[in-house]
Amino acid sequence: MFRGINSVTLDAKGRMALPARHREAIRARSAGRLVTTIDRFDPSLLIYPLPDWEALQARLQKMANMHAPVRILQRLLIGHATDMELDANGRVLLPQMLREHARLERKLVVVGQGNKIEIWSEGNWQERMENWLGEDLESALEQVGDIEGLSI
Amino acid sequence: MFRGINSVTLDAKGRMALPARHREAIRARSAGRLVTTIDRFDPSLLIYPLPDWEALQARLQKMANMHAPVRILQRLLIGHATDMELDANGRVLLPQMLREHARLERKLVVVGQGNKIEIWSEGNWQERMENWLGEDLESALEQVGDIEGLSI
DNA sequence: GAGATAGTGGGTAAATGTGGGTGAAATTGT
DNA sequence: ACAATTTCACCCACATTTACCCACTATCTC
Repeated sequence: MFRGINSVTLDAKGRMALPARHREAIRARSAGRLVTTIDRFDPSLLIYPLPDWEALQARLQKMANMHAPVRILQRLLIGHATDMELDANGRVLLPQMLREHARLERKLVVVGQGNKIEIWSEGNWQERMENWLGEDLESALEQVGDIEGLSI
Repeated sequence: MFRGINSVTLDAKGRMALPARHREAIRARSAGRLVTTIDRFDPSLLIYPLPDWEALQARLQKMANMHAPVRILQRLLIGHATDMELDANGRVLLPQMLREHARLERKLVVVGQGNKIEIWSEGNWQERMENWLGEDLESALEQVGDIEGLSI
């Protein structure tokens, strides 16, 4: 579904153009209605088409919140989830608290990730990229992922 | 499927002619629809016919992304994967961010690699070639590859 | 040598991304 | 409760990029 990377600018009003390559898919899937929340692991934001987010949220809410980690997960993800809508120019307004979480500045990077889109500050992204490219993922992947015969 | 090396030029608009030897195969396999992404190990780009890429992406997305190395792999590969289409002259437009990753300049090298095509900057390619030719691959190959009876 | 094919360059209209004005709505302070 | 201030949705305007043409040259084929 979503893939590919774009560099865009966050304007003075906190708006960001969603790259055209994603717009059609979003309009088809959810009439331009989206939900953003924070990424738990990295300083970035996650954007889902509304129905995909709702499925995720339902799944989270079904979990027994007697357990502290469940409550925490719900607070982080559901707590920060904000509805957005594409404007006439294909832009979204990113909520200020979420912008701060992801430390977004003027230059952003928009990364398609299958069912979701990630938003990073360009500086942060570049810094991470260097590390990621240098890492030995293979040995780590052998533990957790099915990479049998995977050749890219 | 794809094989052979060609030298081509990246024009001022970021376009590159895909060597004619590959065009028929691409048109037959995917009506000229391609996906490019970055190579994780070297400064180069990988081009796949659309259906081959989609199989790869499906495989990547199936992996549980609670694990950090999986997320990183997905960001690098799916995150950079960009759809392209052959134009009327058999060219593709290489996205700017990918051009930067592979440090592409005016002279490029196009290398057929079976199910994919690699794009290198000519300078980078030549530099690497010298090293590769000098390396003792055999002893390393014995560890990881099936070279029993392989004679080239 | 004429014609076809391949690689390269470039013009132009449309699409895309960015900036900003304005009035309505929400929030804040008193 | 009301005024002051901020935020937001909805416009419009503009610069840049891209898609779609057409053209030119070098090479290859017959």
